[in-house]
Amino acid sequence: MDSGSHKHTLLTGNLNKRYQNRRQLSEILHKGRTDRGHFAGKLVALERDNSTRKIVIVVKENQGKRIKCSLPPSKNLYHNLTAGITKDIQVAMSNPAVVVLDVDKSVYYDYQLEYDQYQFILGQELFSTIPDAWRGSSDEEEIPTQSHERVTLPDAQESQSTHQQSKHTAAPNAKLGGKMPPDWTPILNVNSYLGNRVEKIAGIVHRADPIRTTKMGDWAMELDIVDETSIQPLEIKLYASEKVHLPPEGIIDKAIMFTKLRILQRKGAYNYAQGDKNVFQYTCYENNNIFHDVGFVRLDDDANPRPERIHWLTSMDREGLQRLLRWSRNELRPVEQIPKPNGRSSLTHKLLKDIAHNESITCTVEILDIWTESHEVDLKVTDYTASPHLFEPNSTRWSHPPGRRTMRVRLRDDAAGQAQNLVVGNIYRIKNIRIKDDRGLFYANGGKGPSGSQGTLISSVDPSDTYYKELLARKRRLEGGGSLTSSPTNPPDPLPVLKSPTKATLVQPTSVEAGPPSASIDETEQPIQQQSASIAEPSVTDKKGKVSVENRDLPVLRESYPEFPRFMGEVEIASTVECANAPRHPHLTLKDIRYTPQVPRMFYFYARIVDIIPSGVADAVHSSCTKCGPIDKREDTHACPRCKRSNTVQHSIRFHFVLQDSERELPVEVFDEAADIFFSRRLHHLMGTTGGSNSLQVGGISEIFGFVGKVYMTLENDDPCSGQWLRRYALSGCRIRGPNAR
DNA sequence: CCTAATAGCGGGACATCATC
DNA sequence: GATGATGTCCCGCTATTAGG
Repeated sequence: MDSGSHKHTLLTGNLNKRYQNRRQLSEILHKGRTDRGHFAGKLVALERDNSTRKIVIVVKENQGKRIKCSLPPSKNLYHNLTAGITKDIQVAMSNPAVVVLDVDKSVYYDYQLEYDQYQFILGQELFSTIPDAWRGSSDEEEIPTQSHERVTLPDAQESQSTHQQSKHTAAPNAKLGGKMPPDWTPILNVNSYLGNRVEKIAGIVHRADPIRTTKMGDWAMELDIVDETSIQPLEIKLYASEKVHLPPEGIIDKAIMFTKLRILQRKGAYNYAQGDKNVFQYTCYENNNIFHDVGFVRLDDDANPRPERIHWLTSMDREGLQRLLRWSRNELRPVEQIPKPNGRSSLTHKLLKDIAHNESITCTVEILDIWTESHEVDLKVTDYTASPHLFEPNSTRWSHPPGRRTMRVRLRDDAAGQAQNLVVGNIYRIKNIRIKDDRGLFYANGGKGPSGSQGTLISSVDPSDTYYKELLARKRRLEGGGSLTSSPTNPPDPLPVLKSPTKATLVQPTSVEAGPPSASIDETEQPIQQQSASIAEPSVTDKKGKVSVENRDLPVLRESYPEFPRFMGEVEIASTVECANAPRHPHLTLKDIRYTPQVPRMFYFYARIVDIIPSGVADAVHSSCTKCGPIDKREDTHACPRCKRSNTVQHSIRFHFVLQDSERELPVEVFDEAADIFFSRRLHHLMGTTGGSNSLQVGGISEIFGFVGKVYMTLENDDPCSGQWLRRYALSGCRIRGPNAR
């Protein structure tokens, strides 16, 4: 017994080296492709899939769940595995596909691990197709007497391609296209560079610590990157004499490439890379869909500490970075439709602040957290009303409103099944849950209900729904109170005293299909009296109800963007963009937009601006002479430098917003009227005629704007044979008001 | 990256209740 | 009483934090 548990510990330590955390199988699979981890269990059965000839192992997790993992066909492997039935097994996996749990097979996950997604230890043997270099040198030290016999699994690449699982199977490398640039060092191979510098190494930022000072008075930053060759992140330590030489904070999930990092080994443990002061350079691709050259490098050159546009980034590098971003882009999980409400409920609709013990209610709530297991789902929900009977969460893992505004809802049976499709941050109506009291705190149960009666039913809520609107209004007020004060980097930002919105320009229907119908700007002045009467909470004083109409129906914004001004470098946001109402177009989330199959398509959405590219706004101005074509865009003149004619030069603006809503970021190309209007009152300022500043102040970062946009396809390169069709997101229908007069 | 300590809570276990 | 639904408790796992 003793030796058994000893062995177990050692094995755990071994897998821990690669997968960091041992976790619940259900959790790994639920979180899906961004996650990895390993779990322990027993090999309970071995099967063979007659059609694909794959081997299927059935593992029973220690917690009782079972999973089927199919492996590449191999006689020897099958033979080896039969001896392992009933033995302890540890399965480690990376990037598993999200498994949509089937309620009826609640303890049984039928899952295919592809060849590069797993390792497992059975008995004393490590089964893996992952190259030996993967194994840290620490293995031997850590487990000197336990060196596992290594069994190399046959390569299953062909089965991967023949057995297309489309969206449901994670096949990390299958659809990337292209190759890693030959002069990049795969993270997998850094071991061979110990003590030396690697010319180029790139990855997706997995962790980025805040910039700190060193004892020597320099600046330092730590980050982790991953690439396709290694799910074990490479730690990178960067040192610089100037803070601006370091990458900006907040670059998690961006693609980054470094030059001249030194590969070092920490005492007996693992390797890391170091960017020495005045040596390394980097370039960062910040946005998934922008295939323009937006990288930049900060040179450690005291004479020129400003970020410089890169000039040495090759097209190969650029492709590689784009490819990394594509690789990191996750979850194509189809969002299953939540049924629309059908029929009316006899149950009273209640706000959480009004609930009472033992009653059955219907409520409209935002989902804060979903924990799901095979047969039960725990939701944390809020409608932004407070009650002393609700608990006040202190979890940092999921965001929640302050105070006692959160209720736990435990769903079972069919209701648990419905809950599998809920999305955190969205608002749903939950019909027929029973309020219970657990030591003074209320929670809710949902499920079938007593036989004969109707069970719990979850439905989506239309944004026009009154409860929906009121919930958002409450949320808005809560956030308004909190977030305004918590913006240390961004002083009050004297928001333009919006005198009568004057003649805020409406965008005329642009070339992209119908523009927004004439939205009445007057709405913005409309008092919000009626709502506040019914929903105001005493504790949340809403400073004068400064909620304007365009912000009323906002989708939930779960994450703040604290680093924005620094992140931007040159551009600060200061004027308000406001959107024409667009009732004829669907109101979508950015996620919906990204995966909408119809292209082109018009839509509207709410988001905040988190980045503008290029960040030097002058770079967004394109000038051309009406007689002789494009001219250097930095020309500050109305006379053409080439043909010398005067008043022939025209300027246009084209730039990208990076917009963010509760679900994701979306880069959007802005041009034509929308761009002109956005910058109209700033144009000559931009052009340097009023003081020579190239920077622009636009928008308020805490603002959420409405946008009308269009998705369309464009050919990246002129040759229709080799060119690539890309999705682009154009904006129209914006209008601005009140650029910050100064 | 590591280890260690610890708080929080996931979720299993099973008691109790409701219904037939 | 049998069965299934619901209610409650609390163990142990895990995430988090701190320090190296």
